[in-house]
Amino acid sequence: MSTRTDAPTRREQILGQAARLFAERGFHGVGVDEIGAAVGISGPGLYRHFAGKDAMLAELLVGISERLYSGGRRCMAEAGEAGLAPGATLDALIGRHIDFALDDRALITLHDRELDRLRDSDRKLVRQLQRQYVELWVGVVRQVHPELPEKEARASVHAVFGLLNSTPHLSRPSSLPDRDAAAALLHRLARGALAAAAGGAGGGAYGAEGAPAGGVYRVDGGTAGAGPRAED
Amino acid sequence: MSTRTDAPTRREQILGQAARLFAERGFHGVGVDEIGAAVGISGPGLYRHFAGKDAMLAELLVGISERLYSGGRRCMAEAGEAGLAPGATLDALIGRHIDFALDDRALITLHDRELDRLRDSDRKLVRQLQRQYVELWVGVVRQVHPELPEKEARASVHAVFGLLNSTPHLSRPSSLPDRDAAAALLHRLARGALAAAAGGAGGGAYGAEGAPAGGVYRVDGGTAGAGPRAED
DNA sequence: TTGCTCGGTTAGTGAGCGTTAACCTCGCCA
DNA sequence: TGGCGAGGTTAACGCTCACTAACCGAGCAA
Repeated sequence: MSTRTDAPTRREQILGQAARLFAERGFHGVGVDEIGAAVGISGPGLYRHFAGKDAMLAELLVGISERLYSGGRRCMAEAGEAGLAPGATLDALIGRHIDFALDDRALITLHDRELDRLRDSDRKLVRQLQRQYVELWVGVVRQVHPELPEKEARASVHAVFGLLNSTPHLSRPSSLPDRDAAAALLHRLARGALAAAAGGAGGGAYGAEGAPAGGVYRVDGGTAGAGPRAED
Repeated sequence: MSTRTDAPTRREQILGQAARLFAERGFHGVGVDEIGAAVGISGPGLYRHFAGKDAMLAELLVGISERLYSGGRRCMAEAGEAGLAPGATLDALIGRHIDFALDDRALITLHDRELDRLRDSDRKLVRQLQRQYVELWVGVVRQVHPELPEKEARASVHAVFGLLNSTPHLSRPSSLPDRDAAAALLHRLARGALAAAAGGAGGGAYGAEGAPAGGVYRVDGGTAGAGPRAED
């Protein structure tokens, strides 16, 4: 466990501030001058450290994806060595993800918000890492809940990520006492969700809820009279 | 229960396509020419219908917020008339939200992604509607789980929104059989999460998870040094 | 017919912004 | 001392893009 104490390099300062700004106002909403100002240099000085604005985003997203995945793998490895039960391994995975979500909120936000601003190759890389990370979870979840079919397990894992990554939204002041309480609550929520997913898999009592609530700007179906580009 | 069958007006077509495009590539990532092309007119023709690009986003976000809130209120009212138990009322709320999430995915995405591109007054309005909607949920959740403290209930509701709104991410092909199955699964996940939040509130077995996992570009605290992929 | 509104069109403008060019100044090594 | 690379600076360029100006044709009422 090497928690670094030495000062961050210029590159790291820049990436940190860029992550914060991108998360706050979106990739396109932030100018290079602003990023520069945030670290005390101005505008084009950034180009001594990065090939361009895109390169910063790419490095951020690839970085967080790699860390999530490798963190997950390490969890699994340690759990294997320690001979932990599947349930405990899942707890470790959840705890690790919560640490990411709470400590690197800005990156988590970016991670599922600006992915499509990347060059094709980088996007592919990030997507692949994401997929591998998801499959890690799916494997453990299905050990804990063997009765849960694979597709449902995968969808549930995505949903739980949505749950855990919601921390940016509850960042409002005075929301929860402290970090540990927030982590514990998120942990319970995640475990409970997964257990329930497995629990009632027989199909069921729900699903017959309220009528489709006729939408105003229905979009996804696409059909409608709505003009050109019929196919794609 | 007015499921509209008549053709959408021009304004509605535009809003629908704008929502889709904004959700796909972000507000700044879409040009007015593109929105126009999507409805068969080109570029500045849009200004016959809207004051500007910002106005479209504002109308979309205020609209979805209003619909979410009023849909929630209607649920509560109907549940009250029918004399439903709190649990059933909560199920109705969840079902309604899932309908929104599944049918108006693009708007749900926008809703928590582009909020800060709004003029102050519009943003305030949207935030207020969001808050009221959350409080609706908090009230019902605390009727179902009286032992859950208010702050934890509120945080849990936010987290459950994150869970339910994760549908855009699992949109990938072949993820789940059909809409009803997805809705049922999301429903179980949400109920399970809330039940678990209430269940172990005493603080507990969790929380002692893996060490803080020193972050790379630590941002939020502002202080701290962070290392580039230090360990591994 | 005349004339007015509604909803389009194309051309142009002006601002913002990413990026590059040219220059400057340290600290360091031979 | 001389050179040189690392890391800044300011000025300027060029492109994108929201928005405006000016014009136009269909429908329609008087």
